[in-house]
Amino acid sequence: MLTPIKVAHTPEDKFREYLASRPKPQRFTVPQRDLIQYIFRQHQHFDAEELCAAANKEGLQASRATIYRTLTKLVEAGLLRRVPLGERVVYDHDYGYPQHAHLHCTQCSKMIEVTSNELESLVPILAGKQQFHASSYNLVVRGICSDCNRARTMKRRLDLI
Amino acid sequence: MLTPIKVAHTPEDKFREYLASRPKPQRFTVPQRDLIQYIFRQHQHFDAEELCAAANKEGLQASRATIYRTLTKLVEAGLLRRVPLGERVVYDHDYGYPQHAHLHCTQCSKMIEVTSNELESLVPILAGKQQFHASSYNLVVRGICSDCNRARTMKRRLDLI
DNA sequence: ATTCTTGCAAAGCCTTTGCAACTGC
DNA sequence: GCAGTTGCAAAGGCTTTGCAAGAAT
Repeated sequence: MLTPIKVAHTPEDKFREYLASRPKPQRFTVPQRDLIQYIFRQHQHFDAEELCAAANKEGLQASRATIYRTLTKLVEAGLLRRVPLGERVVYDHDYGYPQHAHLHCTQCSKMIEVTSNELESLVPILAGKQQFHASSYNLVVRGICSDCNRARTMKRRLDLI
Repeated sequence: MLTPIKVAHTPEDKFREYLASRPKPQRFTVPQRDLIQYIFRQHQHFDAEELCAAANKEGLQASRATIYRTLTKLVEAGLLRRVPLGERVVYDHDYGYPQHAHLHCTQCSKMIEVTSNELESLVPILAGKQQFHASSYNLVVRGICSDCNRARTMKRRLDLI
């Protein structure tokens, strides 16, 4: 579980700033507010479909089209990060949480988030060797999580009996 | 540019082995041979659509459906790796080349491949801290490549005049 | 008042699939 | 000859978009 980092503004404030700072200022609407509040009340990844489903259940005012349009803006605003994760594209909090890598279990699909200072410092070095200026990174490690590993070991033991 | 590593078999041989090793042995067909030969003659990433286009132009015997089906098998066989890269999914040689990270320029979309021993050893450590057993990783670094950087610097200089 | 946003439904894009014909083993 | 593969075209997901109505500034 990641520890939130201190931020100067609420996500909503940051989004309003972003909207205001556009060449053609954009408007802050009720559906957008509902979505931001809902998204940042949770602390987990989600994909667009899950958000649509949740929006229905929670009675948020936001159609599917608006959800897709708002997600795009939230990414541009630096509040969310798009993470292409195997087959799905998930959205990750990019504001209020440290940058992190993902351990993706190929067995149970669980995702574990990990932070790493080593990785944090290694990325700019890798990039620098090619005169590349890194702005963000996305590391997905595929493998087997501890639970599934344990299950497999158990099964192997049973098989031997 | 990555240096190929020595491999004991041709990609075609490795694929035949894979097919033969299946619980229900699968068949090696002309379209599959054509595709493998074409893919491993190149040394670059590609997506399914590019391969379809190339197949047409080169007169390979393989329909769109067969291309998708064969790509899936090549991934399962360990010959190709699926890399979700921003909007696209590209395929990467996973046989005959070292595992590598991708530097993805957000300006010109160029992709630079880099290998790193540090990364190679860091990934299992990160994973191990969560009792996670890593089998492969995928690091995409987004940023600005040296060419685009130079272009931006030039432009900035001009702006100052 | 103006301009941006919304919701709907239609269209788009990429990928998968059912089925009859075909082919490797 | 049997079982797996192909090609076609249709269907499937997910996402984007055109447009008229509605809302923010």
